[in-house]
Amino acid sequence: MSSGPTTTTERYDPAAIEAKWQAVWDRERAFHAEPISRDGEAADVPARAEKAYVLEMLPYPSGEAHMGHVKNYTMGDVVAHHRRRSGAVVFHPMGYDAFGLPAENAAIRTGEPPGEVTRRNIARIREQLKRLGFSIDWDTEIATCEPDYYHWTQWLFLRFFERGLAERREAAVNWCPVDQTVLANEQVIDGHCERCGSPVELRQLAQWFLRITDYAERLLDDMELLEDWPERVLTMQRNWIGRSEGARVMFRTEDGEHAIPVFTTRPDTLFGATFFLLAPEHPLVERLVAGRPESAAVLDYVSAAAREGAAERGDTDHPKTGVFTGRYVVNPVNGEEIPVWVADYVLMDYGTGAIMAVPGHDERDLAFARAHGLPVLRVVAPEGVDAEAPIDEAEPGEGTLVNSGFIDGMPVDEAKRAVAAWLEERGQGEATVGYRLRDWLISRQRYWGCPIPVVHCENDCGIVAVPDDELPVLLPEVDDYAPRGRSPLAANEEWVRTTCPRCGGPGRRETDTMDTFVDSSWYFLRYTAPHLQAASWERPVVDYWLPVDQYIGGVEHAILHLLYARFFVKVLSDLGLVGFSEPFRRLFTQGMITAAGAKMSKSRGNVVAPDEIVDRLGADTLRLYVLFMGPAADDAEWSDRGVEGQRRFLDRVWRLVVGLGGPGMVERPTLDAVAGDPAAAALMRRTEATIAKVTEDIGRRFSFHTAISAIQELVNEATRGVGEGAYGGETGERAL
RNA sequence: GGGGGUGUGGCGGAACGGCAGACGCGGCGGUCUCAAACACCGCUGACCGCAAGGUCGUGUGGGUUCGAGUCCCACCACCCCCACCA
Repeated sequence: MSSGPTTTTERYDPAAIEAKWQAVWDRERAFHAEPISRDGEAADVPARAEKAYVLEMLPYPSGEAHMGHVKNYTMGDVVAHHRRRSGAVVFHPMGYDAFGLPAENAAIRTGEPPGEVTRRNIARIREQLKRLGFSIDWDTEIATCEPDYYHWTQWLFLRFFERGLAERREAAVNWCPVDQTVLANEQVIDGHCERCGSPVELRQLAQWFLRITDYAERLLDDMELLEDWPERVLTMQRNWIGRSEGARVMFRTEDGEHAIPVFTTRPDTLFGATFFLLAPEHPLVERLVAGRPESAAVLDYVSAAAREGAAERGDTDHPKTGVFTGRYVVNPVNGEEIPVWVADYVLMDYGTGAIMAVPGHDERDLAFARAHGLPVLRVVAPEGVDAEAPIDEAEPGEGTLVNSGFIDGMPVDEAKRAVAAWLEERGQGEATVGYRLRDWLISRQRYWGCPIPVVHCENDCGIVAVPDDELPVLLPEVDDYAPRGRSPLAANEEWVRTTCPRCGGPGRRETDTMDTFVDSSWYFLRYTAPHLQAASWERPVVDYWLPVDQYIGGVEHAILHLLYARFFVKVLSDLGLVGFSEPFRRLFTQGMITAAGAKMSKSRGNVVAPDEIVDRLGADTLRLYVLFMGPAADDAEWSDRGVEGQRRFLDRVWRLVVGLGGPGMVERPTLDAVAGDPAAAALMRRTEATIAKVTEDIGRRFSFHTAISAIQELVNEATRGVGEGAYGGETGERAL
């Protein structure tokens, strides 16, 4: 705020200064950067100008901007200013992640359409962001709930659909009984709905999935391409993808009719498999027991498992229950018949939904064997342990193979390879890689989301894409937004009933909407063409700006949003729609601002409203304080006294500058000019050192609080010297 | 159970192998005021000392180094992520 003409007043008056400059920035569109794609204009892409795409995660417009937003956007703003002053062309856009449950729940409570609630909230947040003085390019503003935007969300969905990367299939999915919708695996925390906390149920439903598992390997490998991401986030993504090497092994039923594959990370222990387990949801269960005396007991067990909550069933302490099917499968390596049980600790959506149980070397299998009187066999013996030594507790299996036919005496690693090769030769299995990552379940039975643009043909065409030239499929008007176990869209019969785009016969529109994480998986691309009607974006422009040079947001998105966005960009890259395969070159994850030791929330009553602080102390004070609170990556506790301390600092800066003759009056002196004045020369050296430190702290270290400290030291020193010295000068705090 | 991270004054934290505690909050003292609050100026790790000064000090125990808050090993405590994942 220290540049340009301004009235020199005796007291620092942030309200007047800030309002004045915000008006100037607005009038001059001060932070607009080209190129941006526009209809009917060829994009003019600079050949070589240094660019910086600085991006903060877009806000969800649930009500007001909160302190977390202030911290997030202040950091981004500092980086943006810093890059501008280092000579880069800076792109710093803003938008709103505007579909989703909170607006819809408000609509259900008040009857007001979610679009109106959302647009009002957006206007409110925009006003707050402007008051905070962020250097945002307001020309690029987007909201994911507007048809202009979701037109292209639908268009992108159809590109996935054409490639078989979006598919509707039946699966056991997580159902939230309160929100009355299915949830992505990533939105279930400890068996509870991430949003409302109610226990999640497993339901067998036909749902839309994006095949993110096809990209599991690349999502892992391409982490190499990321320049600077927090190790923590990379680790979290690695764990989430959960790559494990192992083998797929075929077990045939004793009558030879069915071949049931299993996945195991320990093919070397195959000779120790003494029984075989199916998940209750396994599609073969019903057929295997049909017409058998065990049938009733098995089907009872299956339906009991279905009624069980995911949290309960997922609990490690859950007893190892199960029921015998009366059937057997043949172990391919030794021809032995082993009994088939159904057990709810086997998960349908990991591996193949069936496992070979090796109780000698797996804790869970051993617990099951003990509970049901099944045999336990040692097949791995550590050094000095006898092959016949009894198993007391499941052993991880370091050592050499015993009781294991052709692999006897081999060390574990060699045995793994030998078994995989043996199986492969005989067509009964092969070495393979398993992932923990599940496909991304994107359908939601809720109103306020992007409609999935397909038609269910009532003749024989199946699921048919809505043609591109009929997009967007507009979200229909409905009377009742409340979820009733099916999408509220289904209630608008007039909208649902349509014609099949392929055969012209009767058809019904898909009534599920998309997970809002789909919307936010590509918004950073749309900023390059925010108003373009003819396309989602243009290759030259998107390739100029992307990848994002610095992305900043909350660590709570370490898996969900950041994994989905990486997946999206890889698909778009494969489709030739973009020329890069990672969206975010550098990532910074910020810590939370807490109050009274807890996350700020209305229900706790510990919210500190940014507006109040701006009213009382000014936007610059607030911005300074949120950065000064501590390392930006850490959580930090709000302190009213602390923020006042930053105001005192700005008062001191003001007095210093006014004392020197006011802003614009101070020239940066040359070395010659201070040659005869040791105090001034010392202060000047100090100033240069401060500039170097601030540059380093902001540019490389993301250490804003130490940058501010350095400036405070300088100001303290200059204040002490102002009586006799002639130098105050530029301190670098313009970047703040 | 697996993985990642963090331990420094009354508090937030600084110190990227070289004077530990910068900067800020709080506290104490002073100036201003009839007075208080605000503001401003100064002091503020602990212990001993009237002082000059000294001793101790970065979770615990070892090690490497001329030199360790920082590097290595073990332990203790706390935080985060994942977790019946075969």
